[in-house]
Amino acid sequence: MTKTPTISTFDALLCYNVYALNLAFGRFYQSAFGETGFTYPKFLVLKVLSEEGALSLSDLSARIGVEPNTLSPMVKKMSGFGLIDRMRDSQDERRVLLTLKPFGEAVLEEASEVVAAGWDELGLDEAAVAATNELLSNARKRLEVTSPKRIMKQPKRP
Amino acid sequence: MTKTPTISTFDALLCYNVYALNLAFGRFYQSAFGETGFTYPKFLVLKVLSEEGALSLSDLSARIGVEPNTLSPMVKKMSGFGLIDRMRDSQDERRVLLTLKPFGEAVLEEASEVVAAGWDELGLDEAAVAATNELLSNARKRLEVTSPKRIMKQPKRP
DNA sequence: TACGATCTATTCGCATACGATATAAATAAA
DNA sequence: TTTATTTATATCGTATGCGAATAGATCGTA
Repeated sequence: MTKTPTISTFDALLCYNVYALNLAFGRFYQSAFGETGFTYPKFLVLKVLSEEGALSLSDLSARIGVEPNTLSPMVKKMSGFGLIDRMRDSQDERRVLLTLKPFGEAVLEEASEVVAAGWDELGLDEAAVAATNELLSNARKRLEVTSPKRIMKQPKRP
Repeated sequence: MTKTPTISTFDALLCYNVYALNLAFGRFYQSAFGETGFTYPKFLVLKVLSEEGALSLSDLSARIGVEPNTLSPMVKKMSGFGLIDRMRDSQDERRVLLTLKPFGEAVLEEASEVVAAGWDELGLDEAAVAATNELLSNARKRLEVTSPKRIMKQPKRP
């Protein structure tokens, strides 16, 4: 009873486990993508464009759950790399339409196999993963419509 | 049967749900910490130092699951802010020992309440969260001792 | 039609995060 | 003891991320 308070210990926090696992995934993928310099966020962009077809920047942003100002420079770079097309919507000149190019499809194909192989190596229980995905997805939905009621005040410096 | 392949759809990926929820948590906390400019990673540093006592940079790094080169500039800034002490270990001059200061304790206290309040607002099922924490923590352990067997090759540009 | 409100994308400044590299200290080997 | 190797931090360059501010296009309404 000297240490470890019963509740809310470091490792008992969902946000911590999510945070730490996300970093671990990131390192794993960075290593798996190797020399290519390809990254997990870019993989997501290609994948969602493949699943949904052409999307505007903000639609892509909403679909992935990342702010548009984060994706804006990224898709520009990916476009310069020949992975996607990036052109103004003639119907609405404010919008930028993003389309997967053949090279992007090829990269997505290759990256998908690497991701799948890594997943198999992990060897997690399928049902447990499904339940976890459910909870994580649910938590995100709630989090996105929740604004914190309790806001932090800066303690006075001693 | 036109779309959505049965397996490995976007949202069925554990890594995606972890990725997206982590970002959502980050935005939530950034908002909850408000004007203070305090952040979730800094919160983790204070919390682990509070739970474990003085730690070297690399021990802190291992405990949180973040590389030392990431923490190094961060703890320096936190030290300058009066949250923690940072001094060379006289036993081993290579090591830097990090200690929580009273101001850091006060900030941790206040931040913890904000985090707890946000958690309550979420209202997730306790048992399901426990199971999820279990799986996430387990997945991280495996990921950290796994190096990818399948490495990505760059497809030729068309 | 005009003109303010709204929407979309971009840019800016800042905070993480990583791998690669450098440097200094401690340890092992010679 | 000198030298080689390992270990602990720190620094550098690059890639995400965010909120805030900006600019241009569209929409609503007078």
